[in-house]
This record gives sequence, structure tokens and C-alpha cells, in this order.
Amino acid sequence: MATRIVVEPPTRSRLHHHVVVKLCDMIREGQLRPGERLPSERDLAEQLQVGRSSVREALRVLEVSGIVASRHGSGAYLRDLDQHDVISPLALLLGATGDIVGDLWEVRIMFEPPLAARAALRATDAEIEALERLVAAQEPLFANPDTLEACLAADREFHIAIAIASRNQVAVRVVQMLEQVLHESRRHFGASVARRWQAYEQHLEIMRAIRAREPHAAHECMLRHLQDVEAHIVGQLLDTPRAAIEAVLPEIADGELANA
Amino acid sequence: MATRIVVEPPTRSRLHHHVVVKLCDMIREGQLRPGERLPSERDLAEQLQVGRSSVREALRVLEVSGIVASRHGSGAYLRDLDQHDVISPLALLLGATGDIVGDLWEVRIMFEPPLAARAALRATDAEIEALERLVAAQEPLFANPDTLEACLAADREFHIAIAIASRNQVAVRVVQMLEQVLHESRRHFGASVARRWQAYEQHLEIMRAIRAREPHAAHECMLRHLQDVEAHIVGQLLDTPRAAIEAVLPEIADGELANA
DNA sequence: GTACCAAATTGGTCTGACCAATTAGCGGAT
DNA sequence: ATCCGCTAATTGGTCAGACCAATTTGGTAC
Repeated sequence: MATRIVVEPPTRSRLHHHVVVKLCDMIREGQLRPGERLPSERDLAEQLQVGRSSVREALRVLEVSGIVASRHGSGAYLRDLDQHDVISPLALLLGATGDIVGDLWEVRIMFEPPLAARAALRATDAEIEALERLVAAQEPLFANPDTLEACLAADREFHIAIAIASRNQVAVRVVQMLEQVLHESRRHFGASVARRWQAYEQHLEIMRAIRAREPHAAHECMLRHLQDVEAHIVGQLLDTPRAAIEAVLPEIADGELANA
Repeated sequence: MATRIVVEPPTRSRLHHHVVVKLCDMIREGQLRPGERLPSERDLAEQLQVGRSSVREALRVLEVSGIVASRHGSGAYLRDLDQHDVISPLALLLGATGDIVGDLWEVRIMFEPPLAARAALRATDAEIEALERLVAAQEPLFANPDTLEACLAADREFHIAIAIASRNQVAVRVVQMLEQVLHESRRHFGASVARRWQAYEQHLEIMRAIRAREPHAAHECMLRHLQDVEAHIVGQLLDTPRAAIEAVLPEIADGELANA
């Protein structure tokens, strides 16, 4: 019947797009493995019978997409898709629009608690160990001053590790993007991490809930954690009316989900 | 031991990256408005004192990021950031990894219900009208056969419109990406939209809940809608063990949030 | 075996050229 | 004066060759 797979609606005249598709095919079919080096730009150009500039534009696209990474003088490498940093186009969006930090936190608050719950259900033992290690490594950081940068990095890794533990590839990418944007935003607006000790303790709680396989508690702890941190940050940097709304919504979700 | 090559964030010698930043600055500072045409590649190259190839790579980056769109023979245009389609790197990720459809639906189920709740709280009258129009436009589509493509497009628009109504820019981008990936996945695996009438009725329910300013109901309806559609799709295309887990998690979330 | 240096490799950029899609402008027909 | 149609200018898309800069590689001297 009507599974009419109308192929390319626009056979884009864009040649570099064709190169992107071709490379994706090669990757998916296992001709390239994570961490491996791609053929050189000149080789690819000859193989695919296109100019080098087309290959380069394709690589730029794949790079922004977090699929490959180019290193000057060395080559282009297929990224490990569990890598902890992505270029993230959302981060660029921030550069173009500004003032989305409040929105960002709201998305985190919507998204990460249920993620933590799933992590509690599905995390492998190895992933739980990884979480334990990350939290343990955070203690000295959160205790000492003069470690702001490392502190932020540790926080980022923790939240991404939870996404990984949820065993949902898409969720990992989403969280990576959010963290990346947050990171970029700090470059624009500056960062301040007071109450670091409290954050550490909350991380500990979250990790324990996941280790204990208690999705209920994991959700709860993550929610409280994010709300606390956001409240402190926005309270310190700028007063946003958003905060008032946030205070209302959790109850709503409660009531709504309670009657099932 | 580990050749831990720390991916350096700062000062890439990459010239095209500098161009990206420069263009973002111009956009943020209002020298360019949505829909407007950017200077030609040749002009930009001269203005910024770089080669045209660098400008082109920068434009490719901005294009993947959904910030600009290039039209052959015409120029590069600053996109309206509420535009309904983005190139989305996640879509490419699908091309590179395959088999993330289940993960995708899970993310939607986690993310979109709370979004709908917020839309019910914050949507402007104009946005609610837009939702009404979209749903109304869907009726003939969902009723007739032979409109599969238009049907899918309408569904996409509806979910994005809800994100817009939530008045959270980041959420809009996330939903756009998810929808884009879903779209791409259909190109790979084919699409089938049976029970279209039910989907239409559920859209109607969701819209009414938002119009009535009932976040509770909006969340509920969206959740049920997504679960129904996914259950039907995965049940038809492939049997995924994920479905079993999905069946468990909602209750958990209920219990978890109930004791607040 | 190690340390060091030079050549080969590879990404990054520039220039100039040509093609293709679009748009602007002009001239003629109505 | 308006509209139509054709041409020329504009603009993105691609290619080829060249050069620079960072990295890797291979050999040589110690």
C-alpha cells in the first residue's frame, strides 16, 4: 500500500550534503569505529569524486553535530558518542539570542528528574560505580575554594553520567547540549558557585538513590537539587519572574500525576 | 598511560570559528533581524578580512545550528528562530547510529507532558488561537486517507506549537530537534499512521486543556497521547523490550510525586 | 633504547575561476 | 502606463592549485 517512500524531496544541489550522508553510511555500517581516524580530506575528495572544499564543509557539519572532531595536522576522528563534550548548536543559539538561562534551567527541571528515575531502574553496575567515583572525586573540590572551574566541570560530568546511566542515547545528547549551553552562558555572564557543599551533598543523595534502585527517591532528589541551585543562581545574578512560576508548577505536577 | 588528550575549549586557531562568533555578535546586537538577508559571502569575506572559504564554513556551522539558511542564487537569510524546521544534528546522529527511535519516544514522554502543562499556564491568546487553527486544520487530514505526509507535518507543527506556547525558547529548540529526528527516522524506516482519528481527538483534548488553562489536564492528555501513539508504532514496526519498561515507569512517577 | 631532527602527512586558509539559481533591470508590446 | 519577457548582474555552490601550520613519522646519532 501507501508506504510511498518518496525519496529525497529536494535532491539538494548541495554536494556537501551528499558527502555527509555518505560518511554517515560508512559510520553506521561499521567501516569506521569510534576513535578511529577518517581518511584524509584529500583522500575522501578523491574517493567520492568531489572537491576538497565539499569534503571540508561536510566535515564541519559533522563536527557541529558532534560526530567527528578534526585535529590540525593529525586528522578527523570519529568521536566516541559517549564523549562528555559536544559542540552543540544550542550553545551557538545562545550566542545569537542571549538571555535563555532561565529557560535552560526550566528545561533541566522538567527533564532531568525523570531521567534520574530511569537511571535508578536501568543503570548497570559499571555505571553506578562510575557515578560513585564521580561523586567521590567531587568532595575535595566542593570543599576547597579556588577550584571553581574544576567544580563546574565535575558537576557537568555528574549530570551527564546520570543521563548515560539512564541508557537512553537521545537523552544523553540532550543533556550534553544543555550542559554545553550552560557552560557557554557562564562564559558570557560569569559563574558563581556558592553553597557548593550543599550541592555535593545533594549529588551524594542522588547517587545513593540510584544505587539503591529507588527511582522515586532519585526523581525527588534531582528535582530538589536543581531547584535549589537555580534558585540560588538566579537569586544572585538576576531576578527573574520565572522563579515565581517555578514555585507553582511542581505542585501541579504532583496533583496531576497523583490521580492515576 | 591514557593518552588523555583534553579537548581544549579555548582559542582555536580555527578562523571560521572566529567568523561564527562575529556573526553571532552581529545578530545579537540587532544589526540583523530575523528574515533579513546577510551580506553576500564575498562581502563578508572582505569585511572580516578572511577568505571566502572561511566564511562558507562558518555559514555551514550556523546553518546546521538552525540560525541561518542559505538559498542558492539568492543569499543567506537569518532564520526566524520560531521556524518550524531545523537541520538538527541529532537527526544526523540517527544517520550515524541508527536505532534510537525507542529512546526518542521515551524522551518525548518525559519531556512533552510537563511542557504542555506550562503551555496551559503561560500561552498567550494568540498562541492558543494558533493551536486551535492547527487542530482545526488537522481534522480533514486525519479523516482522509492519502494524506500521510501532510498528516505527519501537521502533527509536527502541533507539538512544536505547544512548545512555543510554553514560552520557553530552549524547549522549542529541543522539541524541534526531536521532531526532526523522528522525521528523519521515518525516512529510514517508513511511517504508518493508523488510528489517525484517535490522534486527532487527542490533539483536540490537549488543545482544550491548554485553552482552559488546566495544566493538570494538559499534562495528562499529552502523556496519554504520546504513550498511545508510541505503543501503536512500536507494536507495529518492531517489538522493543523498552515498551515493558515504559509500562512501569508512569506509576512510579505517580507514586513519587504523590507524597509532596 | 633513547633523544632529537628532518621529511612526509594532514588540516586550515587563500585565491581565482567557473557553474547554476535567483534576482534586478531594461526594452518592447499591449 | 502597465505588463511581459529577455538579458545581465548578483549570489551561492563547487573546483583546482597553492601555501602555511600542526602533527606524525622515520631515521640517525648518542
